Amino acid sequence: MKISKEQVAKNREAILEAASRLFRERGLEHVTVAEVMQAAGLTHGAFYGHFKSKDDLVAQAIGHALTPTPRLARLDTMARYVDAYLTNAHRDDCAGGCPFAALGSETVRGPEAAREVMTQRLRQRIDSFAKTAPGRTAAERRRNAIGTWAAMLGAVLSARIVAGDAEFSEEILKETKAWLGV
Amino acid sequence: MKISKEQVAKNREAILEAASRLFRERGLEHVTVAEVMQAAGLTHGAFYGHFKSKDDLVAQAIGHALTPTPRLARLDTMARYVDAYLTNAHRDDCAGGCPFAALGSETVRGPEAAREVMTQRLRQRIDSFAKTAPGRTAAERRRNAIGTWAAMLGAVLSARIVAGDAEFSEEILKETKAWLGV
DNA sequence: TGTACATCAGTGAACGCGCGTTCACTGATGTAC
DNA sequence: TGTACATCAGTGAACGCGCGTTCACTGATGTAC
Repeated sequence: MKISKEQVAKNREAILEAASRLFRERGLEHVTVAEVMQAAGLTHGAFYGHFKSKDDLVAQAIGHALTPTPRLARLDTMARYVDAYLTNAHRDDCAGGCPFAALGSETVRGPEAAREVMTQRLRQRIDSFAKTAPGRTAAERRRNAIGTWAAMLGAVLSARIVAGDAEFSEEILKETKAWLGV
Repeated sequence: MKISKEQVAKNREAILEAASRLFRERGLEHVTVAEVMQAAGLTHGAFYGHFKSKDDLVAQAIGHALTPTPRLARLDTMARYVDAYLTNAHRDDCAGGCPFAALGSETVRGPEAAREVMTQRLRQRIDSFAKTAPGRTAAERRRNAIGTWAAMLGAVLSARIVAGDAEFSEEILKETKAWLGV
């Protein structure tokens, strides 16, 4: 059956939303096209009307996950961002959390389009951090932004890898936060 | 044909070595059992004489990759480790580089045995860094070790993701190194 | 405004390939005498 | 020390399942008159 244009747009959005959560939760390779479509309330056959291939979906879903949300907009200084990033809640919420932490090592060999969108978004994020990072000169603030970002990402990734050792995992997040002076 | 015990041990070692490099280079899901066996100079049928399953291989190959080597033993202070870690050479050598950076996000959902071995090795690494990290008290040195480790890992991962933008990628490594004061 | 028809998003069966895993067989090793 | 036999690591064909992708078909939408 044909569907209204409005509904088509809603369906596409639902696919991207479902995919972006599923990919972050389970990794690019452990999520099937059929699962994504089912989560979006459709059948797998409709997929290729919306996307060229699974790789195409991966790139667009990552772009979708990196689209600023109202929730994120409230974290308008680097310090606030760090404070929310280095938490047990974020560590335990892969599906709704940072795509760099959830999919970092996979996207290194992922579709080129995905790496491009991540590169662009990371540039924006560093630029934005550099505005509110401490430092007397612009260069100092930018250096601070880059180092702080690297520590945030590495800490959440490490905390997830060692999640089986709850104490160590929490120590990594807490000590990194304290070390960053937030 | 039966094979000498010595040769069996060599073959097992060759499989682990090939697997540990291939997994880091291409990711756990993009390497097949047959490829690993071919790289080790054997046929795929022999695989199950050495390992219980592909997951078993993954865990053991990661353990193998995290086994201290003479080359690493020379990096006997945290500062030396950081200096070698945050380089273009390391960024471009996934296959021979740090398994946390190469496989971090994949191992979060990987076989439990793999996460266990990574947890144990990361604990050792932090303990070891804490010995030569700057700081007046043991707690300060440990905090420094954790923060520095997180920044190293996050910087190499970020630099790899944005490798298409060579300038930005190098900036991340250089600025993180400078920021860490190494 | 109402009617007839073309369009096209979605359905679900089917295809085909790749990969993890199994298994009957081979023949060199290592042991028993 | 030499011979006969049991062992078992490795071989390569085959299996079976899952998943990405295709396609003929359906029927509601939206357009032409």
